[in-house]
Amino acid sequence: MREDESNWFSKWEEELPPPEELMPLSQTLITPDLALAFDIRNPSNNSASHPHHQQQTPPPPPPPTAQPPSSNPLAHSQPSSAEFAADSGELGSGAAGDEPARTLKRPRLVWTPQLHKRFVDAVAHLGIKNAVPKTIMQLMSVEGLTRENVASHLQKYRLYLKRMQGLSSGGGGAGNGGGGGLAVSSDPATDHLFASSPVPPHFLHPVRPNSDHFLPFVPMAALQQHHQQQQMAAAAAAVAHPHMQPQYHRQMGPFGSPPNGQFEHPFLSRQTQQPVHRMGAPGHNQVPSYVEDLESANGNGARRVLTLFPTGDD
DNA sequence: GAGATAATAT
DNA sequence: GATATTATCT
Repeated sequence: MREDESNWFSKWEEELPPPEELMPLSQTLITPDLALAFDIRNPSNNSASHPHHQQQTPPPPPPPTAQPPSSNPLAHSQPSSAEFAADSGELGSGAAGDEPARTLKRPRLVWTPQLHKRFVDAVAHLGIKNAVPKTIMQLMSVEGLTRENVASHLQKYRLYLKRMQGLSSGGGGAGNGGGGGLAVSSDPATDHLFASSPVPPHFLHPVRPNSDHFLPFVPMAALQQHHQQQQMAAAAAAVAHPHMQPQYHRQMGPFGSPPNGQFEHPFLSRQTQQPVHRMGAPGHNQVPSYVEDLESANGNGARRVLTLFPTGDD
């Protein structure tokens, strides 16, 4: 019985993505403040083109405390880059100028296989029992990730699990047979994302009321220190998702910042606790490999989407 | 279909 | 009141 768990646990450890793969997420979400600081906003469509209910809060006075005027590393690179030039010129209209960056809606979070994996890992460690949005979120330690993000994803994920349960129990044969692990189950066409990460066994069958021995609190950061060779995970993901290329190096964010432009978001630092930022190597520029992909151009409803990973589509 | 958001329940 | 879960919308 317990062997099952130690089994998948080992696997779990092995599959832990290296820091490199995890980093991107931390910078992924740009807070309104940050966006404002950089003068970033929607390229093509602005509030103007949306007669909808875009939740435009007009009068939110920007807090005077928003600006850490100290030596902000990123302050040096103002939106003067060529790329930005066009940018700023374009969105000159609209209300971006004084629009409440405070109330800007975050772009949709894109659950990449890596991110989802982290999610599954967290859930696995917490156990279905304790796997609630908040806890999961904390365990994931992904800055910018909100409880709602997790909740929403969790909802879908549970649905997915349910589906699988039904399939394995009702189908009888069920190739995958609760063994879980390998994603040889339902067609990836239906649940691409979910299929990308193995589902711990006990996820499917009813958690037996054993003496709950859930791990107190294992900051993944701690575990990560030991492993850093599971690139395979990424590879596997890539296989499942040929669309995206696992090139985690690509340091040119939306800010067109130079390689040495370290990003430090005082704004983002707000999560519960950040024991020790992985990526130890002090003095090493932690240029995150992320890319912000603004999806727009559709006169209809251009919605901004943040891609956590380089799409390599240039 | 994915993710966010509103509504409702605990 | 905060968080979780469910339902609905985009």
